[in-house]
Amino acid sequence: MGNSKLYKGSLHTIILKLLEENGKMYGYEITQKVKEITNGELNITEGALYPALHKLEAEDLLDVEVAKVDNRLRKYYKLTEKGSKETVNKLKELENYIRNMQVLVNPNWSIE
Amino acid sequence: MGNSKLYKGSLHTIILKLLEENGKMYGYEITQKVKEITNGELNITEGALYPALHKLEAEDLLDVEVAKVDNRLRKYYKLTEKGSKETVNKLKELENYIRNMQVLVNPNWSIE
DNA sequence: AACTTATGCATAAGAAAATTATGTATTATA
DNA sequence: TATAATACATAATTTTCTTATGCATAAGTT
Repeated sequence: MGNSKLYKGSLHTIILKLLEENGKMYGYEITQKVKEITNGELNITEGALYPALHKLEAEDLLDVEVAKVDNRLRKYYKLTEKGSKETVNKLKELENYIRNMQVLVNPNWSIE
Repeated sequence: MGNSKLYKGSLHTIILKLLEENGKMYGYEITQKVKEITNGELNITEGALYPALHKLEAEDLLDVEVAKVDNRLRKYYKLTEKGSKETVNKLKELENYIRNMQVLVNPNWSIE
């Protein structure tokens, strides 16, 4: 499986967007979801994911709720109100970045 | 003007693509070109650019040619053959990344 | 004439955000 | 019964920037 490069800076946006879509998710679930959606091309490493979740929580963008399923720990994360707003910003930022890259590398594709 | 975020990892691709388009360029020229193309949104800092150029040169992706214009130094960079091939790879990688981001954040735009 | 901005290069210190390597623990599968 | 999958976590290291600093010449401004 080709492991596509994760451009640094986009992980927070991915997490926020997935939570916006799915209401609440736990860490491991996020890694699997990303793998599934990208057909195994993008693998979020745990060393990147968990510190990212902790940071988003510390910034009050996420709320946590601990659950125990099959005697195993799960930490469910969901967006706070502040997190919902920030998600919009991050998505705009990403779109803007991609537009800039489009005019810069001038490929045969464009976003529309 | 707002300095849009540069997602880490895309600078090499930008440099290679600009050189592919323009044949040869010098560092300062690259910073101005990027600023011009993105309407001032993306500013390549010197602290990022020059080390990047040196690294690409060390990897034999770029050739250098020193010139003196108006009693001032210029270092013109151009793609080596290896650099041309790598440019194709980097562009594919970028396009792939953007496609993955597209399915992940499922926005109201898509590339085509 | 003196000062500032633009042109042109460079590197060092620090920060951000990953990867890689470990570690713990439970459950499912071969 | 060993291995893979599930589920969390952190430390060390690497990559890739930003910010700060430095040198030097040319052009424009006060």
